[in-house]
Amino acid sequence: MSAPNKPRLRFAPSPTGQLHIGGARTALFNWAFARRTGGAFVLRVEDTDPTRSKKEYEHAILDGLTRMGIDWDEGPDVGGEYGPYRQTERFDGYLGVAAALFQAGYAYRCFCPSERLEALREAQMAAKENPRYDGCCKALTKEEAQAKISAGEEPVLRFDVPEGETRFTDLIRGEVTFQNAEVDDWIMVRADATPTYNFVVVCDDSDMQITHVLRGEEHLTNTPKQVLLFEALGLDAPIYGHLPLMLGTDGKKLSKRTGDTALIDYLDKGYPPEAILNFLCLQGWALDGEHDLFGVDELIANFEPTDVSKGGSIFDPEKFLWMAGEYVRRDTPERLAERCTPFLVAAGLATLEQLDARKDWLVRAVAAHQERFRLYSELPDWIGYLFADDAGLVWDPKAEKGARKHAAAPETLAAFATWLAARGAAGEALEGADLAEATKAWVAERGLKIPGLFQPLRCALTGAPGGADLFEIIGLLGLDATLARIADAAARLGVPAAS
RNA sequence: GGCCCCUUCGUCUAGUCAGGCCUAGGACACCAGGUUUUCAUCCUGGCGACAGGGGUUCGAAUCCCCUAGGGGUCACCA
Repeated sequence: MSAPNKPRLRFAPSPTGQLHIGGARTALFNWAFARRTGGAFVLRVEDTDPTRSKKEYEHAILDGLTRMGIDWDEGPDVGGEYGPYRQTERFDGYLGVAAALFQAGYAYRCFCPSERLEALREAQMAAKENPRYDGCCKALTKEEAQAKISAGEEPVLRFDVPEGETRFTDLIRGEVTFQNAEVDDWIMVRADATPTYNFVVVCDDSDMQITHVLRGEEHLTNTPKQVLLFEALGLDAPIYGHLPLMLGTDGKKLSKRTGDTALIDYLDKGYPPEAILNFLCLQGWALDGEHDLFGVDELIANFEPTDVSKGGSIFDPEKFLWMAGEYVRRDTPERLAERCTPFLVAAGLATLEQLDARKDWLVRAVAAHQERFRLYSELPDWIGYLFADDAGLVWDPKAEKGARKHAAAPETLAAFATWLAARGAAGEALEGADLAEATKAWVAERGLKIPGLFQPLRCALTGAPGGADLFEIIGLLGLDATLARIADAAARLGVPAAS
């Protein structure tokens, strides 16, 4: 399957929640590197925590990746030669390794109850020492341990961290060194015989022949534990690269406090997936420093882990929104209409069937407003007037105020309606540039100023202070609705404002 | 607090590894103009940074040291 010497990357989420936006970036970078090098991208589900892992989250995460266009060569759903890809399905293997490590003296049993550990930790904290296991059970003889087991005590298995120091070369940070004395004798297998994260990660990265691990910086302090375990197993550790954290506007690790953290939230808000991908790239990586807008092809062609910056990046919602708008403007009206349709339906403007029945019209409506919205979810607000009743259209106060600035508005509107109707009867253009030209000429003939007609007209047709080209709007509305709205507005403007 | 990591405009970043091309470039945001029937788009211009201090060097954003600041991590979570 995979050729030797080809990198093997992985993304290993734990299904304890929605796919985090930071996790999405981690997946993206791993994926990009695998794709650039012709290597493999593996998806592995780290579900060793039975209390927090949920099947639905696994689905959500896979779905999120798929919606972003990130695919994987091996994973729980597609299988692969190194499967299974769910850690709960690999327990037997881990326990075998644990037993071997124990036999070889790299690990020892610990019978200390949680209460003792907690008390120890508190005492150490109080004494301003670093909380860590004191090695109490390390000195137990085989007989003593056996006796405790016979008495029904259930031990955990701790890794026996050796003396010395552990160093590794991080793709992003360079040489990183930890004193082993700083590394706790961490637990590999819990009292209930389930293996822990740091242990299974090593087993899996080894079994799955993972060559490069790009992960968040929060894992940096886990790395010496894992490297030491690889050494105990007589294996080479993969090459690590710790990505800088994505920070909230408060400068701390991105959390719900300062905004949405789940990929799905952004998808649900109608950020174009391409914009999300592009924006994620910019958190810690740059194509060339000159171009901010680029697609996955360019990411794949150029991504190099060593180019990733070291410092954390504050997630800027403003720039993200701008980028979303860029992608909306660059899309084709056809595809945009398609992507916006669910949001129009959700906003209650029309049913899916109704929209499907006049697709061409919808595409025109979208095109007329394309440079005005940034998120798919913003479109309903922009084109809601197209779906409203002709009589009693809700007017934005600003729009009404603008319309009322012109004392002759009711008469002007009425005259315009008459003219427009005649034009329609004569079979002349009722939309676009032709109508715009003719209208301007009409305005000039009557000695009016452009705003004198346009402001009341816009209010009459849309009720909004701003929006698409008036003549596109007339075209979208059609003659009947246009005339109906003008008549309604002329009447409403003929009497003083309610408030 | 210990350990580890980090530090270029308010924000994302280019430049740092191979010191001079940097009077530090681009983008978002902001400000000021322009285009436009409105809003938006678009165009032009402006504002704005090498955390501080020592070295090394003819020359440092780039190399070294110190200080300060920020972050991460210290679970029978991952």
